[in-house]
Amino acid sequence: MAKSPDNRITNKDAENGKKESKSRRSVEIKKVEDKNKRHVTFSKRKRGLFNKTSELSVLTGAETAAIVVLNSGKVFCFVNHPPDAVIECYFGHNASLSADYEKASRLLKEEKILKGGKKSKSNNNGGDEGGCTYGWWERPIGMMSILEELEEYREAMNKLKHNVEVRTNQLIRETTPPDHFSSLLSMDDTWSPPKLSQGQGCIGCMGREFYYFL
Amino acid sequence: MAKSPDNRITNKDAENGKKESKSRRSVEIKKVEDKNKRHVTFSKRKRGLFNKTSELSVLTGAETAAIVVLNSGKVFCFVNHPPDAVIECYFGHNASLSADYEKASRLLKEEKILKGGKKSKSNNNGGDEGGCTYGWWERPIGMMSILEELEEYREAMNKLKHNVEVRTNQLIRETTPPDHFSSLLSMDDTWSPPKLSQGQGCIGCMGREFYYFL
DNA sequence: ATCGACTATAGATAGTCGCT
DNA sequence: AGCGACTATCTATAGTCGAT
Repeated sequence: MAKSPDNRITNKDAENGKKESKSRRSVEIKKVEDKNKRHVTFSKRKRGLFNKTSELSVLTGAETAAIVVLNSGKVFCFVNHPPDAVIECYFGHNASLSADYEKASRLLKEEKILKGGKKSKSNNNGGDEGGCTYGWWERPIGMMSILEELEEYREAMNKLKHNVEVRTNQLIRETTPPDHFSSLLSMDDTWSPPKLSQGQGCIGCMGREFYYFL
Repeated sequence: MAKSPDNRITNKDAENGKKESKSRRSVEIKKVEDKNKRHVTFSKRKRGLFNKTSELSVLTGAETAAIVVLNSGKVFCFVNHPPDAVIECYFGHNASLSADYEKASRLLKEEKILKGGKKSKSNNNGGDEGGCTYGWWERPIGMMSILEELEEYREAMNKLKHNVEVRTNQLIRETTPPDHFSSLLSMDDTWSPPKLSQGQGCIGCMGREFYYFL
């Protein structure tokens, strides 16, 4: 459809006869049964939650983390200061993953070159005011994205060491999301953490996303 | 990254004269230097964060957790389904705490009787409108409150087994806050988790609050 | 299907005051 | 010093449409 320059007026505003507005109504906190809507709600609210988590840390100086675990086993997590020790610990204990890491890391570099040249749809992504500027924690888990996260994180941390802590959030917010990336993974992708016996607890960290299992 | 930067606006601050209201202004995300204000911000935003964490879980069915660690070592955490195994694991490994648990648990029962007789203003439980109904995760860590949390949690879980999952949040929101309790502890109370050697990670859980240290 | 963008509104919260 | 309540705002997000 040809997009009208100005004509973005909602055609349905005349129907005031409706009970209320068609937008957000009183949000009843109960499980969303519709699978589609649930996924949308999940994405939106996860984003909001991680945003809040980040803001609390920046504002008060506390370390914060938020973890979200789907039934499928997929885990999203946001940590303010992912400890490198945990990353190394994890890879040190998992030879196969360690090998995958190196392999994928090489692939990642190649893909980064492609991405740089590809430059997909790039209409104005700016204006983080109303626009959806996705933070780096947005992107869901996946082998490739994890590795990219990790490398980008290392770069970011190097910068941060030379800047004030206050700038952290700005950097985060201004990071441009590789938008073709966010569609690589769906909510139903299953990535299960290794199993532990009952009573054991473990926490793992990959880049800025970590997983936990109890 | 940085595609078509010409179109970016990025004027979140809108320095062109901030709105002159005396209430909430455009919230700049940077560390609050004033200690008093920082504490207030911390309390309010922690509350909001835990609320969001709970809502995400109820709405989407995912398990969620949020962790906040102060520099003092004090840890606040919200978990949707704190695994009992971790609680028992923790107490099992700490004889002194285990003893304290029993002792304090006895005291707790006495205190509960007092509370029941006092019956402060909180009778109007139904109306969550406008009023600040504090969730059970509101109350900060402290030996007594921890134990109360734990016992209330056990009761709540028993109920939940006979109800739909949807009701969880309602129960949470309708839990009457013991308001004299919330002033028992200050943010500066230091409660440090046991130390681990470098590279070790651990996660502990008490009631609905758990701590982690890496 | 999934996601981005938009809009209107419900909800979160920075200041402030008043108690404790 | 900390918390509760209030209020004026700002922000998050449910619903919707449209593009991929």
